Amino acid sequence: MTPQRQMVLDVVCEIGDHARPEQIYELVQQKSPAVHRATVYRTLKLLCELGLVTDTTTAEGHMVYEIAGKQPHHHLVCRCCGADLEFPDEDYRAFVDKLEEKSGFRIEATHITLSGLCPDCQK
Amino acid sequence: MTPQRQMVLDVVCEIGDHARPEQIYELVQQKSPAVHRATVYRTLKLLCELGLVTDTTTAEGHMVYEIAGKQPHHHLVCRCCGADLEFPDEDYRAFVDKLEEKSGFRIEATHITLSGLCPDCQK
DNA sequence: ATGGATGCAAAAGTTTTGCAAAGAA
DNA sequence: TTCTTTGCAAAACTTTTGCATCCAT
Repeated sequence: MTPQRQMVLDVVCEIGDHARPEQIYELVQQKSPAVHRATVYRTLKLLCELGLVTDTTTAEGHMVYEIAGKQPHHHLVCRCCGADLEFPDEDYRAFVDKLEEKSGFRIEATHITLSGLCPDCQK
Repeated sequence: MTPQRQMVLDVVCEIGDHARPEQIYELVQQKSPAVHRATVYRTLKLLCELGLVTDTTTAEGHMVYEIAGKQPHHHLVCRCCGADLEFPDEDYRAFVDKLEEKSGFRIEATHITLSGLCPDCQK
């Protein structure tokens, strides 16, 4: 675990929510401008493989990272204001379980992001 | 509705499943090599706005298009062999309805794609 | 002629890769 | 030394945009 890797991990922790690579890169830059973008990408991929962070794809197709080890949960992201509401796994899990049973597929999407409008932006 | 647009629409129909822009472009190319990639992209965007096709983002973050007007449905895509199984809306709808009620969000993801392993590839 | 559609080239955004230098084991 | 990590630059991939031309009204 090199300083660069620690820093990337810290930043992902710090952001807490869904962290996009560019956002991570910018924060890392602020702390240590020498760290290269490629290092951030390589590190994120590595941290994923190590299971320290998880990756998801948003409904808009952006890769987002998050610290692993939290309770399984998912995200509702407001496409208008960006508000990010986590929701617990139980309902999704029930849905996926039923789907696996019916289809025979083993579903690997363990962390999903749904896009929509938050209560405020619906007004 | 120009010949180019008709051709893009036809190809999306023809592919049936989730059609990726490059795949669409290639098939259009075979029929009419003069059609430019930018035209395909512009046309897909237009057809979306017209409601003739729908777009989704796969779990891998790729944009995929599909002819509109089908019954609401979703996709299970095998990350190993690419098999694409559609599943009906009902269970997803029930899940989303519950989620909307609990969260206050209006969820706009009306066409989702989950990634996993098909029965064959689990062996 | 007016306005939209197209082809083209170029840009833009994101992510990956090859390679050489630097560092640690 | 040997293996890994890093910084760098460049490529790769996907999508968008500006502009001139073309076509149909």
